[in-house]
Amino acid sequence: MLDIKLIRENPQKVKTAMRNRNKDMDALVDEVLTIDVARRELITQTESLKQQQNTASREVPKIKKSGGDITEILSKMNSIKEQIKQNDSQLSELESKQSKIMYEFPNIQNESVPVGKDDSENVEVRRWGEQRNFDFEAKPHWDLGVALGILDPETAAKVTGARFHFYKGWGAKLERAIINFFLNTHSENGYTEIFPPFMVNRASMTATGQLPKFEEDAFRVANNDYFLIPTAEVPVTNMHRDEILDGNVLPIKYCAYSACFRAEAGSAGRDTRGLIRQHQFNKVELVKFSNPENSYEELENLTADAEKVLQLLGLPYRVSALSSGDLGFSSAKTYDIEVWLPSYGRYVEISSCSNFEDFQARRAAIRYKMNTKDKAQLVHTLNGSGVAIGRATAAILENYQNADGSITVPDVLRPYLGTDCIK
RNA sequence: GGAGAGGUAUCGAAGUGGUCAUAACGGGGCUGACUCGAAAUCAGUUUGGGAGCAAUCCCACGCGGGUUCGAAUCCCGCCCUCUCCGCCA
Repeated sequence: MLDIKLIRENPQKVKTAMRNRNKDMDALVDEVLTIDVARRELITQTESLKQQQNTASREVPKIKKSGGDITEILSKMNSIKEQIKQNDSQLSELESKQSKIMYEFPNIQNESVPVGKDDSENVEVRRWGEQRNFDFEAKPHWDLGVALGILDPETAAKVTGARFHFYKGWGAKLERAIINFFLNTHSENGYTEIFPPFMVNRASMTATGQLPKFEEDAFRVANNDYFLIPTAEVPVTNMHRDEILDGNVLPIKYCAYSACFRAEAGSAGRDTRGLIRQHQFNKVELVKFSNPENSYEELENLTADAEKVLQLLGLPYRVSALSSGDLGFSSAKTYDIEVWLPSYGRYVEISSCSNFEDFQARRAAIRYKMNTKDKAQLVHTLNGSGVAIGRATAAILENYQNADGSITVPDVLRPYLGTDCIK
């Protein structure tokens, strides 16, 4: 959520930032300002009525004690009471109108974000590793996986539906090995390991920005108002919802494995084969809570931490700064890490590292103070995949395949997997 | 799922219709005094949000409603915690 004060003081900045995201929200900005003025006027008026009421009701016992007559004061209070009731209901109407609009605004992008209409204007910032030249016809991971008997989408379609997979044998072991390798690497790097709930309540989904706007993207549990998490970002960021943190312990760094669940509404027909786009996939997520002053430095570190696991796996990748038009709803700045996928003949997103600044923290009321006497300030929240497991599995199968269809196991995974080749 | 108990500040806890929201009492934290220093002791200080240029005021006792001139306190709904029973990996 944006700061209403920012909109009051600099509506033009907000309008421009929205236009940079290809969204003309001028009318909404103006509307929210009109509501805000009316709202504050009503607050002032109502509060002075309440003051009258409080003063008068304190008089009642005194008058009673001295044997006076309270009927006059009572009848006067009745009309004030009525007025307060009216004002309060008007006020809550204005408040819900205002917050409804406030939930519509995406975050303002950081000034370092390239302005652009969509992903075609993302800016590549670096590349790592060599794309392999195959001296045989390289296969996509879905063919490799099925031929090796380690991936089975057909049985998953029977048992559940489209966009699910069974991993079997070495496939299941490989997925688990990658999870362990990522968690261990990040733990050694100072991230506290978290194993979160895979369902969260509505308040949590709202705090991190998935709701109310994107409810159709989430799976909701039918007999509860719980949602399957689309990423561990949601439960992990919400660990500190409604808390005031000790500023001296910042930055707080967490890494978390979770299964992730996405409805993938609107992506019918895209990436229908293989592990790239599933309703359920595994991911290790990195989450940070930072001082505002350091958050951009922390974003660079977080991105580097995510890159590190790809380097250790020897997977070629590139890092791009997302342009304003491609930026996620809550993000102020995002680096995408894309891994080389021979079957696609291009780099494919495997991690998205973002600084949300205080956008999530404001919704979630995550604050900090350095000293008990300070005023609490909003933290900055950051997160990034470190990295997506299913896509890493796909990239390993494709980049490490041999002419006979077997897969050479990357060195760092051998101790986890107990073999150097999957055949 | 059933029965019972409970949810008050940083923690424990009192308060069952009237200046009790800085909200008794106790602990913790911070500041100061004493001390070479520390402990002990003593004194002071310690919630968050909102409106307003300000003085100041308003709101919040799990959450949401209601009754009342006035609600932490009474009523209704929901959430959570604990104990026992049932079920269960």
